[in-house]
Amino acid sequence: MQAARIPAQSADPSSTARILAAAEALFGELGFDAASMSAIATRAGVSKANIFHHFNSKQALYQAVLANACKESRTRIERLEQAEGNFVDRLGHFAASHLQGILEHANLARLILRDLLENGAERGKELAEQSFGPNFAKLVDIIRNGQARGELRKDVDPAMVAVMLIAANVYFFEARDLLRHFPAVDFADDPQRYSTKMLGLLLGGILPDTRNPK
Amino acid sequence: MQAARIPAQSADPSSTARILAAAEALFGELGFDAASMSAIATRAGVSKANIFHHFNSKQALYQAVLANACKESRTRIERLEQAEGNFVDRLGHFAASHLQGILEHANLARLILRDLLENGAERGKELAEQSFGPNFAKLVDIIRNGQARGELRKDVDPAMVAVMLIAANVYFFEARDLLRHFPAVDFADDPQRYSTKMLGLLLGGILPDTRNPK
DNA sequence: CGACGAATTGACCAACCGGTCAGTCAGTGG
DNA sequence: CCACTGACTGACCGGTTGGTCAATTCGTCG
Repeated sequence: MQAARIPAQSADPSSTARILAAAEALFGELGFDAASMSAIATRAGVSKANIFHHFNSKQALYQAVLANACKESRTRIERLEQAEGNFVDRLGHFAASHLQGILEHANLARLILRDLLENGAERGKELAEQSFGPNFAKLVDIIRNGQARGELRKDVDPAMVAVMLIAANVYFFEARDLLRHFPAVDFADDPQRYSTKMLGLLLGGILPDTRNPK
Repeated sequence: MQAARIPAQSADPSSTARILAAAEALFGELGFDAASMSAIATRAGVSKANIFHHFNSKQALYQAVLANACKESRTRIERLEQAEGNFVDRLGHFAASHLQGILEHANLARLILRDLLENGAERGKELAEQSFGPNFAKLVDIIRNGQARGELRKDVDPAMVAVMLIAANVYFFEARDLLRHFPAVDFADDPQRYSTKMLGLLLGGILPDTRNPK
């Protein structure tokens, strides 16, 4: 009822939106091949042919989903770039939010990880330029900034710090089901504890230190 | 010719071995769904039906490949557990070898990563118990040992150190095609430099230190 | 040699895949 | 009122999939 001239995006999402949502869910859960167009159509509540009316091919639908995912991811991270406080607080905030974002949008994360795994070289460039590049650069800037203000060592590579931070979060996400079965691990089900420990380790290192004797 | 009673594993590998090799390659490159039995058969130089003679189903073949991969991975890592020297050397040696192993057996690594991504909970337990569990425990032991000998801080969680080390290596492998396009990154094509920087960061942390002023 | 089981094969199958197509229907502008 | 358009659908297509099966070859033992 109350027809909308503009594609509509309020109460009952447009077909296109429903298709995209269903596709994101199924691509994320099952992967590109295992998610059939029929399954996506059923989940979206439309006919399979209708999907081909809105998207030229399965590949096109997939790329639309991917673009959408990247956009969401980017805006989500941009929202927290302007944090306050000293360097340690800002980095901690970033790490925690980043991990939370991954865990909350697990399907999206799986989608991107899988895509990176399968379409390595080609897609890597796209992803880097589209969304991850700027975000990574911002993180590096934060770290460089902290370095310039003397809040952290100057002999570490900011890019390396950024990579380790992201690596720790991504790995936590994808290896969680593994970590749960390691007796020595007590943080598999506690992202906050993980984030805290990870940041502490990254900040202080593991060698003995004169700052905190014992 | 010179027939071997035992399944044979020397000159011309047995059909079973060739099938396993072909399957490992294709599963690793394309994933489970995209690697068809016909393609595997062609690559192995046997008929498709022959594969079903040796393995009950595609799933069974896949699990055989996975088990094989885990076994190789385990023996490969076990070989380097008895290293010498002080803690820093041992840890550095482990990190470098671990990364090298992943990069050299990319198909295997992709296979396991993909599997973990798709069959999360169920497979996580299997993988943890079959091969990664013991390896992880050994790494944790190395670190605990270093702690006991006072070569490193006692207020860090050994499991966390182990996770970060592995996370850094795994992430380097899977995000390499991304990192290559980040201007701030100068180690995307240089695993050794990456390994060195990573270890340095992990050891010393990023906060300013009285040990190395400036 | 003959026999017997394992290895191997091509022909074949139902099911499903991505994609097409002719056509129905609702809304809109003239 | 009609003409036109875009959203939408069920039926259908050729091709591929994982899997089956009867039949043949091969190696070995008696």
